[in-house]
Amino acid sequence: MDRYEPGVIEEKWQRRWADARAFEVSNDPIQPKSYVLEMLPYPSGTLHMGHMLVYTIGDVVTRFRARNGMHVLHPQGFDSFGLPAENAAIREGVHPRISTERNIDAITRSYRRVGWAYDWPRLTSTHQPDYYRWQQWQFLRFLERGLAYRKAAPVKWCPNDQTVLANEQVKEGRCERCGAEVESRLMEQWFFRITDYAQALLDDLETVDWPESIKARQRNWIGRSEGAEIQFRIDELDEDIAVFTTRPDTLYGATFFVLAPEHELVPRIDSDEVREYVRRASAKKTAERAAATEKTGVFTGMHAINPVNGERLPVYVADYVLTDYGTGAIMAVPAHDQRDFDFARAFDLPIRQVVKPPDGDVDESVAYVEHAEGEVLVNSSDYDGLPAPEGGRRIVEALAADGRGGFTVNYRLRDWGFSRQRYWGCPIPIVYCEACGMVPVPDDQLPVHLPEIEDYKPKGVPPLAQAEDWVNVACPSCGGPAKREVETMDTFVDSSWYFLRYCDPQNDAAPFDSAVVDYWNPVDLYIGGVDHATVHMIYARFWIKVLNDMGMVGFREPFAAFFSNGWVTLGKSKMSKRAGNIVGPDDFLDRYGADACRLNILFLGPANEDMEWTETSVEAMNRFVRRLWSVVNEVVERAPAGEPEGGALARKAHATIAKVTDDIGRRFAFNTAIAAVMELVNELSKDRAGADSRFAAETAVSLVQPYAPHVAEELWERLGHERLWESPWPVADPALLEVDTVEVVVQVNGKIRDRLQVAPSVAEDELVALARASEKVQAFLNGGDAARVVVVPGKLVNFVL
RNA sequence: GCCGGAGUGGCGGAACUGGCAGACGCGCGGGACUCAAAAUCCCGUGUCCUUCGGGACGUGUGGGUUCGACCCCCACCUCCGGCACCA
Repeated sequence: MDRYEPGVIEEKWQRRWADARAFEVSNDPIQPKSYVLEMLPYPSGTLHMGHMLVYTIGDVVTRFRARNGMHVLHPQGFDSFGLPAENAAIREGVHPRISTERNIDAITRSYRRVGWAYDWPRLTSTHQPDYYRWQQWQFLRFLERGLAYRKAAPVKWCPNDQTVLANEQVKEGRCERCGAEVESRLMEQWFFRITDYAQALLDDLETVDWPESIKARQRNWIGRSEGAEIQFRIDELDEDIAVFTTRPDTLYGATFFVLAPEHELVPRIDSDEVREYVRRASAKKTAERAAATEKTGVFTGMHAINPVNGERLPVYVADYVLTDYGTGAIMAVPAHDQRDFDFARAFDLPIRQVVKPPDGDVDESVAYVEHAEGEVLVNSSDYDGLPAPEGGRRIVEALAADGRGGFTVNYRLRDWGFSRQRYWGCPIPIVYCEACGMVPVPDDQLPVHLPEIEDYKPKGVPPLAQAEDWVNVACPSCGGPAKREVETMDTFVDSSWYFLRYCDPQNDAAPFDSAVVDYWNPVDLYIGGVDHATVHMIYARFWIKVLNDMGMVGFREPFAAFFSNGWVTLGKSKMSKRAGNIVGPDDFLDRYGADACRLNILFLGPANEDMEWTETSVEAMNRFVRRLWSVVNEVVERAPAGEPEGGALARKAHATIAKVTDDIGRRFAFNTAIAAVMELVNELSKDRAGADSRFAAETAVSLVQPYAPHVAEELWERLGHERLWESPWPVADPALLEVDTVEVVVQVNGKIRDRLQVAPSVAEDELVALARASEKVQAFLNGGDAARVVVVPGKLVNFVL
């Protein structure tokens, strides 16, 4: 027998697959179809074990579904624009285009080496003009519908990356990418009107097959809360100011009124003290503001009229009120809100209780914020004595009748700010004309190419502004002097529709053909890390809903099912470039081959949970593959050909087929499927020349193919067959799943006392008689008999005394 | 604070619908092969007790339901993750 040499057989089979175009699929609408997709990578470094995991999961599912008769689309590409790629380029000191394309080449070579089954001709990178051209085209459609707009707003600014960030890119007040503390700046920016879709994004979560934890995150993120909007009059400004509250029942308890420092009416307050406070507040970092323990603020000298009772409430400006939640203004009810309570204490403002708890007692050192059964309103005029929820309802109804308020729903979700002051991104196809104002670039002038420039580094103003030849253009409308938009799009725009382009990547008349996209989509299984669960996956859902409203796609949700893979950890922290604890697969691919590495990453543990990387487990998988190799080769030499005889080994093989099919097909339990094949190989190794050995060997090879496709193809060929990748998945014979004897457990009072080998068909009374006859059981029955006998056929007999 | 998830041998984990706890693998112990080692193969491996037949205990803690609970219910502890001055 020849030695197992992974390098040789892997190269051989990768060439065969390429020559046979094994994983390239047509767009013919063949059913059943399956679109298997993993989140596309940033080409910002080399492969690591995290990639190894995600793409191997997708590959196993792809190969499994293909052999189960499905027309499977499994494409790949690169999220090659944006901060990750650009920052990598700056680190390497090369132009982003050079660095990106170099990385793409390197990563693609690694991919091929692992033997992942991709439809390579569909490979798409988002920095390619024929990709971003259609993104610009879609942006213009969003613009026409008012779903893309430009406005001045307080935005999150990363002082390190020198760009605006979306809310979704800020974690705990820090830039998601570089960790710098984020500042608030008032800037004119581009936004997508995702808030129009807040309710749809929430509702349609019911229609997708995603892990509950991921749905919960999105619900958290969207942050729906029901309440009321109420108008307070400020005579000094001659304005009605709206507040949002979830507690209209506490309206009679309002004793002051607060505006966020960024509230649009604050600049109209003529007060040096207020101006000074606003200046200091805006200088604070976002995280600093959130962490403040002491409440600060300043009295404006103005008063707001409480619409229910005409009380004049002093108006403060304080930074504990956030500009980007609700209306940026609040009615303050210190008795029933801890933050208002703290402020009232600090500024010596009155605290008036209006909700009485059921037991009547209140701890006056804190706000009473419960929602207990039996609470009633007090100090609330006509509403006194009403249960709090009902009182709140009536108060809002009364306000609505006066046109001073009404029920409303508020969302935490903000519009998606998508313009970036960076070079490496999709140009926004807009021109500013001195005469015509903002003018969209006409479709037939797309794409607006990203120009090559020398100095692309971030410096606070968009680098494109310096590309004068590019910036200065003739207005598409009047032909007069005009300037291009110099900001670029967030990379999350690129990743909001890439999976549609994969379906029709060569299309040069449209972003995609709707019929083709509607055939393949929605994605049947989307695989990726939980870190994109609230950002990318909300944006993509929004994008698809808009395209659906435009009639461009026939579905409302992009990802019908989602598998959230765990993180590969080393020393218990996530393996990542940032943590500096990356173990690359290349070394292991050299030492053990692709098959052992692929098996290993899925055998480490359940793929949807974090898994600690260990080197010894790759060695174990290497042992397993070599064992499979030697056992099967010996079977080829020694075992007789012909029909299996249906003995114990054949039965084991059929049981393994059933187990592996269920584990991969239904449970995504990739680790236990491998364990089942190991069991089969262990059995086979004890009987390498029997009548059933050849069948067992073929079964083991066939079942391990999604994980270890190269060695499986090679052994399959040696067993006298060909093209395992397109051979039908084995089917378990129900007759052979029946076993000839089963072990029945005999319990006395629930404790196991004996085990019997019986035919599965044995009658219940006969089984009980057999069990009762057992000496061991007799010893525990103490001469008496059971008060009750529980029988589970084929499983157990329990004598209850 | 609100929301989601998880606690099982020395370790990673298995037990899918309430019915044999610890599959499979790692590690460890013993043995075979070898001058020796590596590799490979075989046997053993939850804890405690044992007259070696077996027995008792055992899935974070305390209760409950059930003939029977890792699994269901109640309360709690610990850990991980998301959101959070969100009105």
